[in-house]
Amino acid sequence: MTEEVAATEPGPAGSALSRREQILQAAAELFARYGFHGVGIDDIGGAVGVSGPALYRHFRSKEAMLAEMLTEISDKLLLGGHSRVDAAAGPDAALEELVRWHVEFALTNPALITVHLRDLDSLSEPDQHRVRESQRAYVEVWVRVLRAVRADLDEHTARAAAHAVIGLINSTPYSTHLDTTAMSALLHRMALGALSAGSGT
Amino acid sequence: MTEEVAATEPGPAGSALSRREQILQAAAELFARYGFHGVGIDDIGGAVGVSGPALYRHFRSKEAMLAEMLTEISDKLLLGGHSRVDAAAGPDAALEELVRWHVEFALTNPALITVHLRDLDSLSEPDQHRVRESQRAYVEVWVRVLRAVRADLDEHTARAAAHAVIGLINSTPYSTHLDTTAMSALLHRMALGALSAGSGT
DNA sequence: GGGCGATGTTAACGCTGGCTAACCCACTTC
DNA sequence: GAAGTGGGTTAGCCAGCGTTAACATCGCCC
Repeated sequence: MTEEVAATEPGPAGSALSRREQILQAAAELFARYGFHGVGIDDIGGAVGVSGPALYRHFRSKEAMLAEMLTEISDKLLLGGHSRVDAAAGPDAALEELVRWHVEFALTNPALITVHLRDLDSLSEPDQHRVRESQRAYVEVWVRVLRAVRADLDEHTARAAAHAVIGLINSTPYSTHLDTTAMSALLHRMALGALSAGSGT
Repeated sequence: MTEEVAATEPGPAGSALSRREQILQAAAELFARYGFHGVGIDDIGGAVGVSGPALYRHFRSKEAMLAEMLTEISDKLLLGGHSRVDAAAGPDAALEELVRWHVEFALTNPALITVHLRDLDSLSEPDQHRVRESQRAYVEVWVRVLRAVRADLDEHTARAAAHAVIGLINSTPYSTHLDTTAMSALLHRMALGALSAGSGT
């Protein structure tokens, strides 16, 4: 190993945290490309320059890795969305911020988005439940903002519209024909366009 | 088994075809819910009231089932899109028809859409290639129509926009809060809204 | 300077699961 | 009514893979 732990985090647990993150990142990339069941323990180990069962020094199981990355992503999404909405001036600004936040998130973490869409149900029941709970709450943030902007939207329609827009933005990982800023701007415009059309006749 | 083969198709191969389709349908449902690798041969057999390896009378392998359903769906999508565009009066009508077609398809075959998004890369290289080819051609249909409607769209932006709209419509399977007609109308409006905003400033 | 905890290594175990083998009907057909 | 064929059954093989065990090493700390 030529490259040692450079200077990640102070404290005794610094290098340990770095290792975990490193593993999670590599695993996310692999899961995104081949699916949870399509990736072996040895593959993940190999991706971080360590072979096989060494991972069990850091995670209880392969599924624990998936669980950690999925709970992390959904909590982060929820938290970020919430705080942006709270900080916004009015409903319109809140919606704008929500779109901006989700676009940025999806473009920054395409692998996590993919894994989240794909392998959620490879989780154990309790973990799965927790993730879905965050997810539900996140959609609810969207629903509240949407209904604040357009009072004529009923609950169900707002929820379906939220899902659709999130789906639009999440379709990002598969199309990388544009550079990030152009893509970001395009998705932003399209999302808002879809939403303003969503409640029209 | 109380229910026999009622009256599917005349001819000697009638019941055989019906059996294959029946298996494919059940497999699609299972794959959609649990993922290709999350479903066992016995599960699929069980779903059609037959246990385990009986399926090998109808398919060469488990992967062959996936291959058949995915090539079928992508060919069907491409063919349908193509013919609708050809039959349309002008570019605007063509776009409208394309949206209508995809919405209808996605709402009619949610399981296939899900499997297609999820388990495409569980296919062997050649099969995977064939499916991706149809897929690419289908997107190209969208791109051509989009650029005919809005000449200011460059190739890459049009492709990204097409992916985004398809992603929007495909997000359907996960949100079933609305009845089909309302959902169809909503998706239709949102898709067109997203597209008209896609080329704006 | 001798433990000891954190981190890796290789070998091996055990289960799951796809697939094959061998055998068994029913039903059509000459 | 014997033969063939289509479709099903159960038993079992075999590979892959997640996980554990047993053992090494390195750096810190009293």
